Amino acid sequence: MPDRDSRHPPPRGHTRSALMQAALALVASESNFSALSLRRIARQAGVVPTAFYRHFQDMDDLGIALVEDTFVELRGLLAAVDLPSLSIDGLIHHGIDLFAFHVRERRLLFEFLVRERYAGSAPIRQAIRANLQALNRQLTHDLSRVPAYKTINTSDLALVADLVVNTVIAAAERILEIAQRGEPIEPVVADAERQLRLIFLGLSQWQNGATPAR
Amino acid sequence: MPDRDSRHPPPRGHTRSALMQAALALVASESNFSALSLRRIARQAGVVPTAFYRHFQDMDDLGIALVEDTFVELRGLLAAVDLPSLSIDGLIHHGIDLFAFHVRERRLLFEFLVRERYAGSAPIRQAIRANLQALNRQLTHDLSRVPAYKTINTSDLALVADLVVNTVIAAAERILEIAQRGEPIEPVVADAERQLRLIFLGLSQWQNGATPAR
DNA sequence: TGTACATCAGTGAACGCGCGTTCACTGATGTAC
DNA sequence: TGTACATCAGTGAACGCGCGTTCACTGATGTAC
Repeated sequence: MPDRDSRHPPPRGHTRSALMQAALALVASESNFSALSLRRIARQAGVVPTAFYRHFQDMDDLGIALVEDTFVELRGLLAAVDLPSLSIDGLIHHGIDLFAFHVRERRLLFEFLVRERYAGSAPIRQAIRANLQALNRQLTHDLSRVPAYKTINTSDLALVADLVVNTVIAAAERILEIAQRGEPIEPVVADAERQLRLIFLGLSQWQNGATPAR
Repeated sequence: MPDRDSRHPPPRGHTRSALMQAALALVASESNFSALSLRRIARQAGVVPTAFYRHFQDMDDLGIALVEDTFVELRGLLAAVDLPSLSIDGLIHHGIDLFAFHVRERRLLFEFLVRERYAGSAPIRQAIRANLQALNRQLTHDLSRVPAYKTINTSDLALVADLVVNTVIAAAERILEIAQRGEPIEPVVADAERQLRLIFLGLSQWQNGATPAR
């Protein structure tokens, strides 16, 4: 009898994560987090509306928990890409591939990130901004350890990190969009790779804040 | 008696644009379009809720009208920047300055664009995407007429146009954010200018889809 | 190992409120002759 | 220029609905001894 376990109550932390999953699923299938209602999230999670308050103060509280989840994922990704031995081009190729894989693997989290980055409530936007800044610092630091970039200002490297992050997030948005239509994502991934290569090509010619003489 | 005119009824198209202005003001002061209600927009516009239906079928209809307004502005801006005689660096410097000016001048429209680009309802996102694609085509065409880029693939130029558009929109977001806090925008504008110069520096080294040999 | 008790996690009824939309209405504006 | 009439643009009452939040409740889980 396979559903014998169903007589056990669900484990302790279950409802909290069911609420978070429900919110992610609704954000992805509709348009954005602030358009959701607490009651619909509870309904989707199979729980009574008041159960929500056992785990979150309000919707913003839930939203911020989702932001943190998203960035746990992104930090893990960045750490996995940061293999010091590869060439820049190899790193870009390997990194964007791995990124594209994760985007589909954890689709709902990336959908949430893309949608809320600019349109979330003030606390959610703030949480995303702070996490992106930390990601930028990490990436800037990684760049500063590449021998070829040793002579370049940290502030210029931070601008490059910013370009990279924005380019990669824009790619995530396109990947999600065309994957949803069932079309192949390879062209989008290849385009993002070329954009990153162009950025790093520019960086290899860059001389501390001033374009070199022509 | 200065308010003698107030005895005249407002001119014919008045309510329609009052509704659009009200929606923009609410999007900018709160967080996003889909969180607004028809009734609040009508209230802000000083009009009864049912008057809304004299001008728009529903909220999406209003949203799409706002998208079109935004891109009328952006197209005018692109046409003004497209002076063929300047150097690339001059064009970037002049262009980003003009852009920053317009962003503050038409603050609410840009706020709307940034917020709805990824988080709007499907029809609004679609309208923004279509307009951005048209902008990209225009920019790609402009790039293809620059003598130095004559030998570069159109598809590569389109990727550069995409980088430029994304970089400039990201700058708009930061400009709006720090201008709202009353801080000076010059550093943000200077950063955006450096990012664009790095992109074009990369482009000047680019050879049809392949990075040059090292 | 057993018992007493506190905490935790989910329930279900109830509340007042703002919402989108409908409808019949009214007066002002524009058009035909 | 004047008159008759159609269209346009805004009104105000009314509807049923889903919302966030409160409250007292219940049974299961964890803790102290």
